[in-house]
Amino acid sequence: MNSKPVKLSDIAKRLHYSTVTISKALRNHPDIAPSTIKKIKFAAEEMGYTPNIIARNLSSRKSNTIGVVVPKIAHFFFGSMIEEIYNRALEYNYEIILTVSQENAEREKKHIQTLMAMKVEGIIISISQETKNYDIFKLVEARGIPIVFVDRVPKIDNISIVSVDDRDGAFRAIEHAIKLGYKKIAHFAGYTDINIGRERYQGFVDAMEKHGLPINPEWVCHGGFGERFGYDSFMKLYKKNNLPDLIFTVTYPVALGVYSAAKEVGLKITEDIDIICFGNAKVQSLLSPPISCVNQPTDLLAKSAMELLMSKIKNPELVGINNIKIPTELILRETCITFNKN
Amino acid sequence: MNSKPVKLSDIAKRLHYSTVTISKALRNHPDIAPSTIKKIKFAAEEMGYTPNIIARNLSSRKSNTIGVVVPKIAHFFFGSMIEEIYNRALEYNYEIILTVSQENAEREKKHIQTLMAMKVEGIIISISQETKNYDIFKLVEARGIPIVFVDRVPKIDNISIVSVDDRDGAFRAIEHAIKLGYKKIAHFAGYTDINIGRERYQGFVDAMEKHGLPINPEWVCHGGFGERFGYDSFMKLYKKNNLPDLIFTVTYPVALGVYSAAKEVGLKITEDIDIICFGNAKVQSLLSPPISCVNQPTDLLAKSAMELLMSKIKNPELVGINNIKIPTELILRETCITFNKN
DNA sequence: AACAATCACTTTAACGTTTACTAAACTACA
DNA sequence: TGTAGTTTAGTAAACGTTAAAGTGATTGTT
Repeated sequence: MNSKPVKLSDIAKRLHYSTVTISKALRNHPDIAPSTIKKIKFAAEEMGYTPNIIARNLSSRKSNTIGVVVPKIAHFFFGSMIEEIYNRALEYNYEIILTVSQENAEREKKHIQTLMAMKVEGIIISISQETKNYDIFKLVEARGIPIVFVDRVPKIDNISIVSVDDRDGAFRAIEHAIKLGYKKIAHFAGYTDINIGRERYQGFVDAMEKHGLPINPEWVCHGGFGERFGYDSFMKLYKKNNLPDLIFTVTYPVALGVYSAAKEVGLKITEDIDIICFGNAKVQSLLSPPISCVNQPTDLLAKSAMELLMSKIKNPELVGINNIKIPTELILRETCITFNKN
Repeated sequence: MNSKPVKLSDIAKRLHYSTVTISKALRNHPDIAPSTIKKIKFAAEEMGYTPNIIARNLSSRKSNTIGVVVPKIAHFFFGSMIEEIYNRALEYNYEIILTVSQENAEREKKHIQTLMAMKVEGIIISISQETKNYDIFKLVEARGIPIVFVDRVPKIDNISIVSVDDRDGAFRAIEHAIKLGYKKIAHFAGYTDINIGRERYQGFVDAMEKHGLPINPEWVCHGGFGERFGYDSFMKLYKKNNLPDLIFTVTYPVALGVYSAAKEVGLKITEDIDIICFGNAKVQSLLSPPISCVNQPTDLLAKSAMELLMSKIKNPELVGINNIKIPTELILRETCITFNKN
């Protein structure tokens, strides 16, 4: 065991060619005669040659690699988006370096630095919920490394963005509820200094204002995008005995938190308190009750992000479309489908 | 924009030191005087130096990187294991290259080759459900690259394995059911040519035999580890009008498939057909009804795998423990907790 | 005072490729 | 038959870093 890897020069020595000829042959370079290519490839295969990608990258000054930064992995939305990014990368013949910020701005920064140090050719990122300083993104741009922001994006001018039409999606969900008869509507909004929080909140406001409904500040909660936040916010309102008729949550995990909390205090979703959320997940239809939501097509998001990034990599000077909005879809299951309060 | 990255020689030129001095200083090499280190680091910071990891890896002959291969990402079990692996990697100061086989043996092989070409220092892998040829794993071993198999492992001698005690876990679930009074028990077993399928099936058999219950071959279904398989298997039995009282599924997604199918044909889980599964997920307690299961502690699995891999990397000659079994835990929620058939 | 050890740096070479340039041999064409 | 072009290969240099070996000055030891 521990057989040293075969390198180009080993093949060269064996076949009495120069190293460069071997290198070219294995890459089907037109410099080399077809018959020679065949011979060399055969020998390479036989000798178990595997290229040293590190050396190749250093020499060729390109890494064939793109970096991805996400806040979470064990989360349906990101999980499926990442999966789709990987699928696309395979088609483009690119490698992916995935990093996870764990919603931590410092980690995020460190990861981006590492990605730059690894000479990734581009970056796809969904920023953490606590990212406030955008200098690092500007540095990436300054270095000439294409970067595409997906879903969660910072507020910077002239950046490439792929996101869902958050405002419109939220608006449609709330308008749907209002038309059912809902008036006392809460919004668990997460953080509004990040676009998804801000836009979804705006959509909520749009709908309420359009229909002349007042917004109760106590019913607009802030704090995060995870279950914890949903659970806590619900409990806070519950303890104050100040529950609305409907809760619109900024993400799917927040809704799960509400489910847990409601279950814990013995309230029935739909009968006692209704809910609708932004974001979908495969298991949602199996929840009790299945939750209605605004669906964000993760595959489309990932696909568009990859395409946009690739076009930026191929022609760096070309700016073109840099703000892609993917439409959402209102999926009605068994929550927020009828209004049956007092 | 597009400012060229600063390199060691740039700093060297500016400070009138040799490149190597700069390199050593930035790595706190004892060769360099503390005052010099300070000066150099200051300049490096000021000039915005970021090391070229590719060059560093090539030169130092180590990549500080470990490769991970999983069948899926958007799956709670793998998602949380991966997340934990990333967390650990951060502690060990290693980078992770994550690849996804999508349950495809060919992709898996390709990914492993890429990882070797990228000179990862070790590999953590959970093999695909269709992997039958193990040559590539032997090649990895032959190359002297430490590899640790997690959860889904091939049948090869003398490999390092971290897994849950599948057989025992399944046994305990089934014995629990039998003690409740269940006799007509089906097992949706996935593929039994892979360990998790084989072992869980064995645990099922153990329990049935211990309690003198016959195993109905029609109730032992094979075919996969995903929702599709659960759905199809259920439907097959349903159409034959040959449903058991309890179904034990090999994974959590298979159970979800059963939920969907049962819901579709209007059967009530628990009342009409009961279920218990191997594998846990955060949302499971919010299912209707919350499903009882055999929990596999993903964090422990990931942690052990990383530790084992690291120890193999640090001392390659040392063999030591190479088959770690993590105990499971039976979590009883609202399925399979009473027997109420005829 | 002589020699060894230590300190703080420098020089040289290498990691395994690829890119850019060069060269020889053959081909085609007028 | 000479020249331009093509085909096929080789040579030299570079990518940015680190490992290993070397150097001169200072310090320590007996």
